[in-house]
Parts: sequence; C-alpha cells; structure tokens
Amino acid sequence: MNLKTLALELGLSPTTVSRALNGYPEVSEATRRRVREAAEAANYHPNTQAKRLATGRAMAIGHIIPISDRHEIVNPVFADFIAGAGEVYARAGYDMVMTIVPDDSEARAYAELRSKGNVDGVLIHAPKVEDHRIAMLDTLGMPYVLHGRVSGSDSAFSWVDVNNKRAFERATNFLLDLGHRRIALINGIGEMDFARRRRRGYEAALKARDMAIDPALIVEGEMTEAQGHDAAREMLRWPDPPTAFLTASLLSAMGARRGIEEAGLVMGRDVSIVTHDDELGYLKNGTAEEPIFTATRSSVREAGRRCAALLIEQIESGDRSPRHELMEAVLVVGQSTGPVPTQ
Amino acid sequence: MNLKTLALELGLSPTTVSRALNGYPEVSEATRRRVREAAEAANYHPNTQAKRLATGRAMAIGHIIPISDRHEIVNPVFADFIAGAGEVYARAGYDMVMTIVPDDSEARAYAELRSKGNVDGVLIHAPKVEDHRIAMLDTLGMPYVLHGRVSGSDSAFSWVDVNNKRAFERATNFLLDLGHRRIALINGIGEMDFARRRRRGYEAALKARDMAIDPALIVEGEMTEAQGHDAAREMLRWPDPPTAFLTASLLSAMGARRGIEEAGLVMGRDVSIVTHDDELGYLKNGTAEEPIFTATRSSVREAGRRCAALLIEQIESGDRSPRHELMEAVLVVGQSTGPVPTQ
DNA sequence: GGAGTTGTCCAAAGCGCTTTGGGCGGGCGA
DNA sequence: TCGCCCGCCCAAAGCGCTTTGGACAACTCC
Repeated sequence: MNLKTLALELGLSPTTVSRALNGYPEVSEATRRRVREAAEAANYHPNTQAKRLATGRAMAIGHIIPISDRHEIVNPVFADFIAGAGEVYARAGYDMVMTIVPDDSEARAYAELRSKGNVDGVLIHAPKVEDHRIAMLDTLGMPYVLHGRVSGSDSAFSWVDVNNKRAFERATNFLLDLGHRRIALINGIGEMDFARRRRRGYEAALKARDMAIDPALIVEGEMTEAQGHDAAREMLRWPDPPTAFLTASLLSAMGARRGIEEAGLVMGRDVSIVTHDDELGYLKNGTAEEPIFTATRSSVREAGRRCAALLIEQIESGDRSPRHELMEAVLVVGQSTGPVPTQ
Repeated sequence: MNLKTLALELGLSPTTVSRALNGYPEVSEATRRRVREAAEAANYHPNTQAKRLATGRAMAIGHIIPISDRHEIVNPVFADFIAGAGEVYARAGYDMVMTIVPDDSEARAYAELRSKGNVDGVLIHAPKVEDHRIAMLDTLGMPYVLHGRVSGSDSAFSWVDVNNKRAFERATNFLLDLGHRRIALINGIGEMDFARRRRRGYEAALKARDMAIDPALIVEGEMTEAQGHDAAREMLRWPDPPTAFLTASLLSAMGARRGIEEAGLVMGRDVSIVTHDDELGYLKNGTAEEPIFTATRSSVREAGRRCAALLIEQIESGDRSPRHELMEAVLVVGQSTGPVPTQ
C-alpha cells in the first residue's frame, strides 16, 4: 500500500492525502477524517525512505561504537544508556542506528554517516580527556551531543554529564568524616574524562584537609569485578592497609567486597566501601530503600534520556548554541560504611 | 556533493558514474578508475535514502526491544550479542536500527517497521517458551532469525542457539561424577525458552541416574548477583543443604559464591559451583587458561555474529527456507568444583 | 454585481539515486 | 564492402513521498 493507491481508492489526489495525514490546514476536517480512517484500515504507513528523501531529514540518530579499544559496547553502562536514549527516540519518531566500527576507522565512520545522510545527528559516548572526535565533528558540521565532557573545551558543545568531581569529593568527605585516613580509589581507565574528574574530586577532598595524596592508593583500569577484587586483596596485605575503598562502579565494589571478606574482614565494620552506582537495570545496589553499598547514585539511563532529548531539540530547532546539563549524584548510605575501626 | 554534480564535473552522465561506482561491466576500466578517484577525492558517498528508495532495499536490520517486561536491553548479555551482530552488519554494509518500544506495542512495532519499509529483516531476541512473535512475523512475511528457539516449532524458522539442554546435562553429570547428590539449579526466568531447556538438561541428567528431582532445589528468576546470593544463603541454612550449585549466569555464580563464603564455607571444597558463561566482554570468568568457575562456555557474541550472517544471507539470497545453527558449549574446569565432601 | 478573500483541492516538479532501453562508432567476419 | 556485434556511453523513467504554485468554487463585502 502506498500513497498513490490509497489516494486512488479515496478518489483524492496524493497531495491531499499527504496533507491530510501530515496535519496541514489546507484540507477539510471531513476529508481528513476520511483519509485517516482509510489509512488506518489499510495499515498504511508512508515509506520511510521516500519520506526521508523528500524531506531531507533522516529521522534517525547515530551511535558509533568502536569495537576494540575501550570495549565500549560491552561496558555494562552502555546498555542502560542506550535504553534511556532509545525511549526518547521512539517517542519522537526517530530511529536509533548503531554502527560498530573497528577502532581505527571511527573517524571515517562519522564522515561517512554524514555524507551518506542517514542520520540527523550523533550521540557521542565515553569521551576521553582529550578527544579527537570533537574537532572532527565540528568540521563535519553535524549536530551532536556528548554524554560526558572533554576537559578544557566544556562549553564549545552540548553535553549531559553527572557531576563526577563533586560526587567523588562528597564520597571522600563522607569517609573522612567517619575518621578514615587511608582511602583507596579504585577508578576507571585514566584517560577517560569521567575517571579524571572523579580522581580530581577525590584529590580535592584530601587536599582540602591538608592530606597527602598517596599514588599507591590509586588504581585505574577497567571497572570489573576482578579489578576491585585484585586491588583490595593486594592493598589489604600491606602493613598500612587502606581502611576504606572508593570504587567507580558496582562491579568493582562487589570485587572489593570479596577481597575484604577473603581477608577475613567485615565490610562496613573493618573496611568501608563507597561506590558510584549508575543504577543499572540488572545490577542493583540492593533496593532503593535498603542499599547495600553506600553510594553516589545517578541514573545513567536518565542521562541517556536527557542526551537524546537535547540532541533532538537541537536538530529540530536548528539552534546550534551549546547547552549543558549537569546532573548531581545523590549520596545514599548503605551498610558498607562505618567509622574507622580503632586499632 | 551528489551524483549529478559529480557527473557534471567529470563530464559524464549520472548513469555512467553510478555504474562505475557500483561495478557494472558497461563502463571502461579507464573511466571507472577516473570516477573512483574523483569520488574518493570529493568524499562522495551516495545518499542512503535515495539509494534505498531506488533499489527498494533498506540495507538495515531491525532489533525491537521491549522496554519493561523482561528488561531485555539491560540484560548483560544483550550488549555482547549486539556487538557481535553489529560487526557483521557493518562489514556487509547494513545499518543496525534499534527500536525501544513499550511492551504492549511490540506487535505493532513489527508491523510498522514492515510497512514503513525501513528494514530488510529483523533479529528476534529472548524467545519465550511460547512466543507470539513467531506467528506475527510469519503473517508479516518479513525475513527474521531467532536468537534461541521456541519449543515445539523449532524447524519452522531460522535460528541460532546454543545447545542449552546438553550443556546443563553435561554440567550436571560433571557434578554427579564428583559425587554430588544434592545439586541446586539457579536458573533464568522460567518462561524463557533457554531457561526451560537448561532445566530439562538438568532434569535429564538426574533422571538418567534414577535420581528424584527436588523442586525445592530449583530457583528461577532474573539472573542477578542477588539472585545467586539469596538462593545460596537460603539453601545453605537447610538441614540437608545442597553440596553444589548450577547457575545460569556468571553474575548468579558470583552471588552464590558470596552466599557460600558468608556461610563460612569454601567454594570448590565445601560447596561446588558450575555456571554457564556467555563470555561477556566485561564480565570474565578469570582468564581463558585459568577460569575461576567451572563453566559451560559459549560466546554470545559469536552467536550474534552467526545470527546476523544467517539473516543477511537469507535476505540477499531470497531463500526463505529455515536454517539452524546449534552451538555446543564447552565445559571448562575451574576452581569452583571438587568432589563432594565426605561428612 | 463585481472584486477580493477564503476554503478546498490538484498537477507537476523535485529529492538523489538506479535501471531500462537505446545510440553510436569501431572492429570483425563473410 | 557490407552487415553485425560489441564496447561504451547516455536520456529518461521511476522509486514514493513532499511541496510549490495554482485552479476553482463559494463566500464576503462594498
């Protein structure tokens, strides 16, 4: 079923049918209703490709996922972010098109997407501290929104981010207030912008109390269960072990907990853990009322929603002036923290 | 830059340029080279929408993800599956378009995708024991491939699946051979087809040795860390606790391990665990050489690749006859299993 | 009653590509 | 030398939609 035959059946011109369905005023309410009903009955939906060609709008948002380097797509937060963004796309009538590319052809992928014209804009994931994609996207002139920021050029583009620095500063202060002095940071990969900011927050809190920063207490790497476990096991063997861990993901926290328990210690009594919690769908920090880990909590799914909304607005309004949304994490207190044990 | 202006610049007709770029024989090698070079230099890529409209091929594969019900997209295996499929799509020049829909409009989403013509086929995730989507897709007449099967109608459509039954049968036998007699099954959600098959495998192994099936030893639900933990903690308090756990995911296994350790027991000595391992990118079972958990291992990412390849072949060949690929899981022995402890 | 306005509809062009159906000239066989 | 085929190229139609630029009748207003 296409426009022409539908028009033929109705005894109308394609023009009128198109206008009726798209809500243009040049058609009487009576015919509009008639057309709408006929379209419904025939389960008619305008052909996407034709519509796109005619309007010049792809009605699609691109996500480019490099495959090898940062394991981006297999990062557990990715799925939740996508879910949030996808909800918004669907409601606004946009397709979400995802392209998996080898790491070395990421740049080309953006250029191709642009020149093939199959998306109206792109969402950028997981920016590094210095991210080459920004410059490239600017020369391409394609609308984009970052999930996260790029240190140093924060205001030149639109982004949605959680206030990582403040979150980790607060978490550190929380532990300091409990009397902890040896606090380990089990962070994400150092070149990631979010990890850098979290580290800054941790360091800022220590500095504010005139405490030295011990590099040995900082571990950076992929946020897996093994990471948390290995770091905790290692550090707890030291003569002056940390009394608290600050971890960047729930998986790392789970690993750290295991390391603590392996050492015959009790989490929340002997050793404390504060973690960041992205509120992932399948990896919950207990329940909302009874969290297991004390955590800085911020929904990555909500971040996905906001990114998508921002990008769509930017595309539809044509307004390219950068906009920012900084989400604040909330600190929830669970059973994983307690006052520093007195020797 | 478009075909027309490129042709103009070259002093050729659009026809010839199109044919040169698409490898048709009616153009001399000399001009073909000239055209190719000019296209390269101008960074010309044919407009996707126009191409699609002209050829009638969307060059895209759809994935429809219901949002609420089964938490599908936030399921940790989803990302890995998508990564595998996406690789293949990209290589074959297909877009991956993902649609997030509220649960109650999933059926409509498929019909719309079909009538709007923006995909050439769809990949179906996470089939239930009885899945209404099959009938619907058949009436729509759109090519599709299932990741998994639907009990009872296995041969009517194309699918790629891991041999869940045999995997769990083998795992159960492995534990039985070690002398275990009280083996708990911590399974996925019961109405999922894969969970059903795994349970069948478990039950078949027990029956083969004339052992009774104790329903109390079977837990079905979302495969989270909490699920494994709660089940293990609960069961280990019983007067006749299980001596082994068979879990359906690494997360559940991690939870079970925690439950075991909380009870003051040692995994691999006092209580054994065998788990299924989907080889997720960010959730590894130790290393390939030194697995932590004894596991039935099968890459869900590879399953994604095969699904995609099968679907594309089906689309391009026009051959709708159903094809199946059954992947066998391999049993790897880690440190989580040992002979049943003598009282 | 005539001019202007308004409401409703349509014909046709155009989006950027592919593909059909030739056209033209040079080489080859008879 | 003639006719035919073949290699190379092009004009134009068509994919299914939107949108521009009217057409036509009915209505309003003086």
